[in-house]
Amino acid sequence: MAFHKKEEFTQKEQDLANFAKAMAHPARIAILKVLAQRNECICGEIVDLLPLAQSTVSQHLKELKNAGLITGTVDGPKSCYCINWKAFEKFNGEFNFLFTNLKIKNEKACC
Amino acid sequence: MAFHKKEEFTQKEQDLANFAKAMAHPARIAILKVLAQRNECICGEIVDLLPLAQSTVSQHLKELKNAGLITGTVDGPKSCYCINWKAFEKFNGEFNFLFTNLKIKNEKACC
DNA sequence: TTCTATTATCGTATATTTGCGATATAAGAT
DNA sequence: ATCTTATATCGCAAATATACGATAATAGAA
Repeated sequence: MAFHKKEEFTQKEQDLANFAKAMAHPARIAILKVLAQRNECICGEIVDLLPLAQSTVSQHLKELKNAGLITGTVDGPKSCYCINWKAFEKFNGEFNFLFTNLKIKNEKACC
Repeated sequence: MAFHKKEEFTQKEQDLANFAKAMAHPARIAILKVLAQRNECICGEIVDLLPLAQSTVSQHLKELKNAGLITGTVDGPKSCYCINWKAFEKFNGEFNFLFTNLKIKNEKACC
């Protein structure tokens, strides 16, 4: 009775929603920001930059990875994460297609 | 112990996360799409376009309104919603500033 | 091998989200 | 005033998300 009815929507709607969901937490925004502001993959360090426990940060990283916003390789006791620019490009395009492009023709008529 | 530690992050991070959160559901994406694809405010009708109960749609509309993504006026038994383009412009800019602009200089170096 | 350092996963408690039916509300029609 | 119609809110049940400590896993150092 309280199931998510997400299947009822189109794939594009679900994809965009999932992308947004991955960004729907300040910790994950902060992680993405750190990854974006450097010219290389971050191996560790991320935990130190956030006001969260190591396990929690690891969970957030996992979510970002599952959503495809970042890529990561684990190399024993070290891991390496970086932004998946392709995904950002894709979803930014999708986002603009759905909303921003329509802005021009809609700008005049609204309450 | 399971509190959201959202206060620990910057205001911009929280704002962007809240914007993303508002879009983090296919039903709300679908609502925004409908509002964007018309040249006028939608007064009703939205419920008929979604596979959800009226009360659920109303809740989603409320969330979108609280997040500032749409504006709405209630006029007795009728209501009128439309997209708040200013908010989209703002957050799209913020988003691009944080990520897309950095893409150019980052494109080469990553795992 | 054992120790160390780093990251991932498990288990758990709490908070939030999602969805619906039932009910309230508000304006116009009768 | 009562009925109708459209929307919002309430109350509840179930699912998900958030966070942490404890523990596992993994590779290199001693």
